[in-house]
Amino acid sequence: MSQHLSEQELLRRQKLAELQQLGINPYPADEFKINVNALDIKENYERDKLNYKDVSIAGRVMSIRDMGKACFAVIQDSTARIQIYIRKDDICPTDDKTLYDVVWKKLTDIGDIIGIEGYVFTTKTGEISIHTTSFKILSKALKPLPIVKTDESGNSFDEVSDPEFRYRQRYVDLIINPQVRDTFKKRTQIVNSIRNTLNNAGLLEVETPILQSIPGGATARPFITHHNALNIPLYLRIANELYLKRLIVGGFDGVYEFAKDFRNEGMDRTHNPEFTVLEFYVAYKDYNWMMKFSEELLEKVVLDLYGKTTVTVGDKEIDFAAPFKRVTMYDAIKEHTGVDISNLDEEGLRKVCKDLNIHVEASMGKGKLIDEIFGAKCEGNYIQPTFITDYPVEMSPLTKKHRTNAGLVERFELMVNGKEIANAYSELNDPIDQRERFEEQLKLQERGDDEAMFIDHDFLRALEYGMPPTAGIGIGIDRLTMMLTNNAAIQEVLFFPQMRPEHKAED
RNA sequence: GAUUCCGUAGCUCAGCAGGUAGAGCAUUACACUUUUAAUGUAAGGGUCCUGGGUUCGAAUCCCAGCGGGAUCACCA
Repeated sequence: MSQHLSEQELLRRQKLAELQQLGINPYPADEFKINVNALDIKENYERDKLNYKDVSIAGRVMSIRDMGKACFAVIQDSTARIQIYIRKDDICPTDDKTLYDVVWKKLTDIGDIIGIEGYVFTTKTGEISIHTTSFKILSKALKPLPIVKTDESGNSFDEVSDPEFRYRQRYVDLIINPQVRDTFKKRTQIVNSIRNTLNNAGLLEVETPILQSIPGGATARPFITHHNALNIPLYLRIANELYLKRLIVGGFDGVYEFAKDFRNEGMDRTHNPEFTVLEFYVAYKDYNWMMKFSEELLEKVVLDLYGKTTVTVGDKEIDFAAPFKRVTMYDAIKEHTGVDISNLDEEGLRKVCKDLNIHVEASMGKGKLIDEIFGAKCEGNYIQPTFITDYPVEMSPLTKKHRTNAGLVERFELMVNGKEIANAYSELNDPIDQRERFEEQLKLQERGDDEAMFIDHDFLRALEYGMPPTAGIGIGIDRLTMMLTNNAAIQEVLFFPQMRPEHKAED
């Protein structure tokens, strides 16, 4: 089995051997003590110069400009890039010039990770740099790093833009494209901000099963796996709703989980087979409370991220300042189609869909038909954050019936930039009603709807012990992150999006 | 799943009326002790995605496959 190596890869292996011949371990085990990072130097050196006379820093070599007896190089650590200056006589004060002439100039490449000691200074062109007094190879790179160059006005050259390359080799993408790293830092900031708000509100972060024998809490096709010892099929969860509600039954007032969910459906730029949803449930509240809480939560997230409530998404400016607009689903459909569907039966709805040129399936029930109309004609119009409220009962089998409007449930979805990013309701806690709703789902299943929910008898048993009135919500973290970082593809906010396997010829 | 575009050096790309491949950066060598897309001179580097077909001859034309992007369908 031989690996096909390019000229550059062969050369780097030769350099590796030469280092070893010189008695240098290219992958040393000992700790390299760091006392500063690149960002710290860049931000604080000018006003605190005395503090940067003896720095020790490590990073990856990103570029080298060789001036003969001196070199400029740029290294990158986790915080920033910084220029280093290496002069032959400074790192080789004696007659032995091997360290500079051989180890540095011949055997160190772009992509290698080095540790240096030195002092910070400003070059005559005004760039804060580190004057190196000693350097050490900490890890030799055997593959050449794609070089992205940027000129003074910020134009980049040879930027690696091939999505396949970037997603499959995200580690390279992260090294060479700083804006990618920034997106993922923002993702973590978003999650941290939400977590802080929920913790401050007294909610408890919990973990619930990913492997479930009945995949519940949503309508979607699941992944199926098998447990060998129990010899039973298990499903990867499509939602964690039913487990979080069991915990509300158990006496917690508020619980939340950032849950990886899995759905065995198509993939595109807004769908990955595994994705993250925040769900949280609060006892003794209703969906009106949840609207208020969630709009404040999102306003806070945006404020924490950008210090203001507005975000640029594509060519649009979106303002997350609370309160958000509230529109009922029937009003939304009336406004965008001119049709009042509030009193139509299934046949009537089918006719409306036909008139509006909306594709429907025979298996679709009343709720699904209304959802199709909303999706086709209304959804895209809500750019600024808007709560769409009061959904038909047929499409919300886990939601409490509306307190005043028959046929509706107390549910809202939050639409931003024409897309749904949250789904919430007053949770159905009437066990008799819940059982009937599950049975309705069973009928849909018999009509051929392969996404209809299964009956979860243990969940019904839990409700029969009594669940307090509860408000619950699910927020798509990937989609929220896409929006708040102005990315159009979910693959841009997942470190390792699902890809078809690379087939490798075995030789 | 459907339609459509794409796959050439480590990276970004050119090459296509069919004649066994080019540029810039990167790499190698030399010069240069504050440069910054450093510069100058020279050199090396390719199963042109894979497999078939047409042809005297295919990176180029045709077919199939693999991978990716975009649009659509389903969904969060």
